[in-house]
Amino acid sequence: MGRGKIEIKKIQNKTTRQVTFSKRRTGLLKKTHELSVLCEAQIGLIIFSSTGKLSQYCSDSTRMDQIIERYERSTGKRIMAEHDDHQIHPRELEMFHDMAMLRQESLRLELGIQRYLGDDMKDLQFDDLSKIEHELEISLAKVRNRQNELMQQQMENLQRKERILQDENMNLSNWEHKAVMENKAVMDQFAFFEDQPLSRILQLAAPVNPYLQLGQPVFQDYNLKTRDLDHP
Amino acid sequence: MGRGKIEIKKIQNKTTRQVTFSKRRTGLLKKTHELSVLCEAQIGLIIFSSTGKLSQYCSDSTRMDQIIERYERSTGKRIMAEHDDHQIHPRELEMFHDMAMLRQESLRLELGIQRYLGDDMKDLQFDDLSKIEHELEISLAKVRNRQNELMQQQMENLQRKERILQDENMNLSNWEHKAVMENKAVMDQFAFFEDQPLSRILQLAAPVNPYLQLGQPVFQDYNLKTRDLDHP
DNA sequence: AACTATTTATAATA
DNA sequence: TTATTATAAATAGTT
Repeated sequence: MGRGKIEIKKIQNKTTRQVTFSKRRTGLLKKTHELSVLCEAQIGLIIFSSTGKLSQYCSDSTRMDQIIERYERSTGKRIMAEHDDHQIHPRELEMFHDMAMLRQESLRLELGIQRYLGDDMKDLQFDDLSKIEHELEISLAKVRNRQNELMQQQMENLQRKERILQDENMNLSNWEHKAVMENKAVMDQFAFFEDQPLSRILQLAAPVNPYLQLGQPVFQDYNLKTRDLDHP
Repeated sequence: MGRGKIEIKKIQNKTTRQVTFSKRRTGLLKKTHELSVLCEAQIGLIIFSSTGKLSQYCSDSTRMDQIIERYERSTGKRIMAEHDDHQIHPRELEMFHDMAMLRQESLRLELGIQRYLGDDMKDLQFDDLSKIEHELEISLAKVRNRQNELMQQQMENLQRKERILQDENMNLSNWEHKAVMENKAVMDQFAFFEDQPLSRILQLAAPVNPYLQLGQPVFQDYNLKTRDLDHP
């Protein structure tokens, strides 16, 4: 599935292993999601990298603990953690490891954020700066892109509303015409204006869901927790 | 990945769904195993088909319950199966607390960073976007400012070096002049050339920032990575 | 992080 | 289910 065939055994080169892990993990999560959706399977996937980092997947509309519970019911296994052993050794060691990872992660993130705030640039070389500059430009582009998307949506909404308004006006004109014909007072018409169409406009303008775009089918972002489901 | 492309949504035809489930489950188990072996990851996979049938995968040399336990520790859920409070209390409890804090911190930072990366914008309103845009612009300005500072420094360094070089040349010329005056052999001068000034020149020339060229004022394009734009 | 030459997975079909 | 095969997808090696 790549430039060459590989044996399925531990990859010795550390860098290669890390890269492969990253790529294949992505692929595995994707395939897991696809199976779950295509066939309505309830799936839980737990991955600990060799460095102890956790990744997980869990079918929509479920939580991992539900799946685990179902699993334990299915297999008849009790929760019981068998601690015939002394104490502390295996678990606590793992915990220390996990904590170290977490601390490191926090540090990394903190530094990262400072970079993006444009602070803490004392020890950066020109190359680094150029890189960050580029990333910021990309981020800006993304943000502006998103702004445009939102704008477009607003436009579409407005156009829809305009059409509705036109219809209203059409009806109104007819009504007005009749009214005049019937020699009704003008005030009546003003009253109508204030009551119906304006409130209708506001009603339509306010609560539009910004997450949705009309007529868009399915999302690629299976992995994002904020999914809204698409059942035809 | 087959005769035709398919959308990732529930397969309506029951038979097709069943067949696809079977095939893809096989594929998923295989890929899970491969990732586990290639990268020494500890993986647990639990699949319930729509008919309730359980399939599972679990890395070699582990059991699912171990993975589940580790998972629950990792996520801070179920602070280990209720111990009959044997011991473990003082230190371990503290550790759990710390880990919870760290996790929260990581999450907070991660979210923050995503904003600055321009990801995770689904739930942002236009106003938020404008704010972020503005912040990004400020960050960009800071970064560019810092770039300019660096440039200026480099310039000054260069100018200093240039001056030194000129002095050298001056001395050299004098020396040469004298040499000629004294009717020294031409070869001697070559020897001198090779020994002193050239090595000195190289010494001075080497660590110069490659983005700069001698004596040129300032270029707009010192860094061709997409810098065009908007700012006069 | 991209790219791309290959290998794999699998959708349609029988 | 099983086998086949044309195509879509994943990814190993490379840059």
